[in-house]
Amino acid sequence: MDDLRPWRWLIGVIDYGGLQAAADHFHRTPSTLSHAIKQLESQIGLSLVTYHGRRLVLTEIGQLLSCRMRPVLRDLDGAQALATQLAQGVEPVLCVAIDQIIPLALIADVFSIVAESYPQTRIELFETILGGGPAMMLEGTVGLYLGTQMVTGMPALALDRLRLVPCAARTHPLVTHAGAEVGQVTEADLRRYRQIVIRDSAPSRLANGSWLSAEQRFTVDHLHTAIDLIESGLGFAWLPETLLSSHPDLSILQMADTVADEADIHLVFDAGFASGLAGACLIGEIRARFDSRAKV
Amino acid sequence: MDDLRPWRWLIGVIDYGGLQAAADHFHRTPSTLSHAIKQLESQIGLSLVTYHGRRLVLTEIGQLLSCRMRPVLRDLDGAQALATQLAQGVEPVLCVAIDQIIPLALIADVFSIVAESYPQTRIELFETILGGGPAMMLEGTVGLYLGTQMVTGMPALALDRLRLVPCAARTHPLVTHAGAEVGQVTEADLRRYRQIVIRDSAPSRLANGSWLSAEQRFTVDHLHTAIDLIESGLGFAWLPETLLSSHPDLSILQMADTVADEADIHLVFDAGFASGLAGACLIGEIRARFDSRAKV
DNA sequence: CACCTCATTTCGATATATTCGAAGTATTTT
DNA sequence: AAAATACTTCGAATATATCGAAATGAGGTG
Repeated sequence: MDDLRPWRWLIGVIDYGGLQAAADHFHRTPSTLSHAIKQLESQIGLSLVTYHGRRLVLTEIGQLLSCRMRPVLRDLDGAQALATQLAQGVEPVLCVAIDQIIPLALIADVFSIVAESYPQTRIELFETILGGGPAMMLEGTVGLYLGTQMVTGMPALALDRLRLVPCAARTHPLVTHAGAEVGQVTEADLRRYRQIVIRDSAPSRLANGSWLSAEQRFTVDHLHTAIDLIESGLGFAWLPETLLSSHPDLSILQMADTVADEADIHLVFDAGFASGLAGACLIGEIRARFDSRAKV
Repeated sequence: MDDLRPWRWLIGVIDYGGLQAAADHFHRTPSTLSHAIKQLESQIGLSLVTYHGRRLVLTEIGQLLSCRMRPVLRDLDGAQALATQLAQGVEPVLCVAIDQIIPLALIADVFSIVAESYPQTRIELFETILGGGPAMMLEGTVGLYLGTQMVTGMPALALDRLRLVPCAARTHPLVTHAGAEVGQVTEADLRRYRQIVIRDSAPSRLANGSWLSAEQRFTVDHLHTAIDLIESGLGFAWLPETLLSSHPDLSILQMADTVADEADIHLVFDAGFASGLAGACLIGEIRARFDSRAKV
């Protein structure tokens, strides 16, 4: 009663256009399929197929029921695919934290590749700030972290260096006034203007670090909010140099003493994450992305 | 591979709280279920159950997969219910036409009763006007018609009489002026005001009939549109007397010569409609509704 | 700590169902 | 009219599903 093979075969006979063709596909003989279909008909007490010449076609009821059964079969196939994937060591869900300071463009296609190879794996991406990612690693919410920080007690892999440059809107006084033509903005100049800071996403930690030298601060939760504010001329901020190319309204502040913050991009993951197939694929693809960048 | 019984049994073991209990429910022995579950595990290469003390519980993967399988089983049950219903002669769809002039309140609960008894049957209700319903009967779009008209060549069952009375908004001149206190509205009075008419929903037919004595006409497509217009004082119309109770803003025009259009409510259905279980139920319920009204 | 009980598993026998190949039937093509 | 095609029926070999009985193992009990 719960065996769906007769339905699958019935639908196969229709789709492949004949008992013989379907039998080939299912590696059975035509008599097997014919018998199963007859049995199905007698079980439900309805005739599902009939002759159109010497060709087997669905009756009206057969059409109705096969249409109703198709989604059931599709859904079952999906569930079976999930089981197969799980059996091969593919994780059902991949939780990763990526600091917002990492330009997602660097690794955007990585996710498409993983999603294509492991369609049954759901990806949960947390866009963290500063200590937020490491905190999620420590509490086990995520199994992989990509950002500039280190995670205490976990080995980190340095992939690349990220240059953080001070920047502001083209219309901002730091660009238009303070020695714009000769690149003579000083740290003292910076202190006179409002700095946009992104709030640490770690549960309980006060903001700290080197970029707190400005007197006036404006703290937001998301990088994109910060960029919007900068573009509207509200203040300046230290942003990854690579981000500038996609935001033409932003201008690098030409510092007098060529100060640029540099930070390592660290990849941190736990053993469990690396042992799953999808996780290993994700790690491999991320590394490949940065290896190839190093070469170019 | 497509046999869902092992899944159903696995889920049953969890739901009923034990192998023995589930075995009773499925009319199998515990060993059968145990064997099937073991086989399922070895087929997909994953362990689905484990011990918690001497109680059988799902592993993490077992939980994931059984959650994924539950909707598949539910959907399959739905499809099988449809097959069972069809086998018993229940139609998958019931197409009926009811003239908008018939107050739906008279038979509203009929549809709930049919829908409850035959949940797999979809009901397609066409709200027709005048010749529209009979036309759909003749072209076979619907198998049942409820309205005041006859359908040529088909036996009609008279259920009740429908009194059509002229009515208008309480603020309409026909109510406030033309002999309001003694009920002395004449047909000549009617001709002087705008009548709201509902357009025949038959594909190609000019409006006709007795209610075309008014000079000014306003033709609309839906009864509810007509009522809205009448309530806003735009004109008068002939409406079923029973409809008035649910529209307190409407007032019956007290005619001088107590003219009231009366029409029979006819029930027409074809043999195919009556031979289906849901169709027969619908017919029976409609008749019961009018029989009981006659007694009261 | 030994014993008993309960729930599940394993095992072997039996009944049932599936599958195939061969022969049969109907329909279209040549 | 004969041949080819497409499906069905039939009987036998094979595979599987199911059961009951015995074994296992964990928890509670004296």
